[in-house]
Amino acid sequence: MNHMTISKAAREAEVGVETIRFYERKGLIDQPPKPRGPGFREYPIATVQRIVFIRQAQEIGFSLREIEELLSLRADPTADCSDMRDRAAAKLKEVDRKIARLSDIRGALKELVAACPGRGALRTCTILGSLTAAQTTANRPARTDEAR
Amino acid sequence: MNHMTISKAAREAEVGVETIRFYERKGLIDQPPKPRGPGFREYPIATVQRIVFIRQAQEIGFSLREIEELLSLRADPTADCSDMRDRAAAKLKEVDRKIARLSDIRGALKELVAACPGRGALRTCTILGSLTAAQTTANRPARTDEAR
DNA sequence: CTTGACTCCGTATCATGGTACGGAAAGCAA
DNA sequence: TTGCTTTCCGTACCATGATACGGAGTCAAG
Repeated sequence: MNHMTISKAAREAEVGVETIRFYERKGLIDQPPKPRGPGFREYPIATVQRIVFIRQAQEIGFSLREIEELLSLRADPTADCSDMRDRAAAKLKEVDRKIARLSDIRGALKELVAACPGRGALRTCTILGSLTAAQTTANRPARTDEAR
Repeated sequence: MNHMTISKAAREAEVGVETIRFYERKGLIDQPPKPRGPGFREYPIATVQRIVFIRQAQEIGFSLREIEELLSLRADPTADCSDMRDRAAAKLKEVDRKIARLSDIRGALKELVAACPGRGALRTCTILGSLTAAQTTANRPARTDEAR
């Protein structure tokens, strides 16, 4: 069963039918051809995977335009791929920045949880407090200890 | 100089003046009071830092509503903070999911770049190819090559 | 004391990413 | 074949997150 109707594909990808059509209009996914004979369009699993990718990429802050760029990156061994390499490298940098931001927030959340149970009354008590404290300790050399 | 006009604050935070006002209306940042005497509202650096945080959190896929939740998490040592802990833990899980997704995409981008220069003609040539290959090899034990 | 830049505030408009709606045609089941 | 569901397609509408606009007031320089 690697072909399905649009509603089955939508269920698989956990989106609405309308969302699939919207992505088709946007050119993010291919609209399968109408069958020559009778019947409805048949959606391959590859399309479902593509939709899932789109949703996951959205969750981490890529716009549909950026996602299209990501999806259009392809290593064609017969072509000069320096252009693709550059674009991929740029995306990679962006991804690394996102990971860095997430790691910062992750640290701040952990500190927040740790600061909670009475212990550590002197510690920062908000995310922003934790983040800016981390920044200033990063810029100034000393003060490594941090009440624990 | 830890107070500034709105346009200075906007420059510092690298947003438009209108964006600051928009965040004020939304309640994401406090609008500083009008001075009793003459003059304009004065924005503290803390507000600038808050705005910068908002923008960074947006880049990694948090909505303004979610950002407000993040910013409102505070470890109050005098209160029962089990509620805050729960919310922080939920956010932490979400952050970890985001990091995992980004790591996947990061790996796929790296593979794409590596597949480029003629070498590795047998390797996957798109992000989606790389990701789904990674998935299937994770689920199924063998089959690293992929007939093509 | 005028000129130019900025503030303040309300309202309008915009782009993005969907979601809903309505009607015709196709499929499927009793 | 009657009736229900789904497809298909176009258009309309919606929420979010800004961005622009208009007009009155403020400020600082020359």
